[in-house]
Amino acid sequence: MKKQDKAKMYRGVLDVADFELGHTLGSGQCFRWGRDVDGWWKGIAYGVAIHLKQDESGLQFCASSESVSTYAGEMDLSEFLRWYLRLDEYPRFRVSRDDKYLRQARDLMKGLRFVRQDPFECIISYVLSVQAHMTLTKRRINLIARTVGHPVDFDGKRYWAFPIPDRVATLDGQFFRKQRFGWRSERVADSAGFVAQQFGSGDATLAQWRAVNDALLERSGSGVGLKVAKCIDLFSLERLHSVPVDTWVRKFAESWYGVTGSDAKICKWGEDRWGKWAGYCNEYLFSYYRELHGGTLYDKVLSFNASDEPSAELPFDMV
DNA sequence: GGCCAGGCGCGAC
DNA sequence: GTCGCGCATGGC
Repeated sequence: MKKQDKAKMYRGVLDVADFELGHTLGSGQCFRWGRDVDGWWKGIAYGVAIHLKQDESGLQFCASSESVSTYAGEMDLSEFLRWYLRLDEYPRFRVSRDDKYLRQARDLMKGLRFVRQDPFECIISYVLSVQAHMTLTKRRINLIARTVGHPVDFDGKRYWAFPIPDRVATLDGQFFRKQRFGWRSERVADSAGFVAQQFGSGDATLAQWRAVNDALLERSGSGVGLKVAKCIDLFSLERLHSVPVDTWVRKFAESWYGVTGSDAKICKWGEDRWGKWAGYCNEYLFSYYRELHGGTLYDKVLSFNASDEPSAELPFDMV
């Protein structure tokens, strides 16, 4: 990186409607964002460090680059942010009058959008997320980025771009064991290696990424089972009808809808019930249920946004 | 200090 | 196909 680029900062304001930044970035869908003490959300996506703040004027942004490269093409910064945050897509749908939980959940979580995450980063993130807390998963992803990613210095802080598959594939199960990733170690290594084998640079089309995710689900030892694959589908592969079933979804399915059984059965129930918007319906209910019944402050969305505390784990180092 | 975290994989049926 | 159990680790 050239010296003069380091100091550059690209700013602007975006018009937004029916959008809530805190619900979107604080919902737990993405791992490389955090709200700092100054109230700004700070993160790194597609190799660009970005700061965001929503107020009466709209969505304020500043970032380390004026153009961003994605699997959907090269975009200028504001175009990228509209795409990344789905600012022009509105999840509007009818909810039947007798589904009171979904009505309440939707009203509370309205404004949440599914972020278009980088597919490879999303795959590794969700393999790591299995049976681990958000903050621990964030820490582990940041560790991978600091180890084999490249630094992005911005606003007096050092962010780390998530590395391409070839780079992550240089780390083996032993390395991750040493880093105390536990039994996820060999699975992260396997998935990274599998992806690297096909597109080492991480350069692939959406259709190719979908094929990779489908293959990882079939592949034993990848760490990608039904839940993880559905998360990857929903959060990075445009499959917005996906319903990932975790422990919280199982709980609300049983106590609010009387639905029990295997994860596969609950998944199919949700996808059939809610159809095209199933991903959003499930996410609303998931967030609402967890808000009511569990977790710490950082795991909640509404309480967290109502407080002025910073996130537990921020995606940068002070330099 | 025990319980459980936004599960997966394997072996028994 | 599905049920039950082991799997590392850390937070609360």
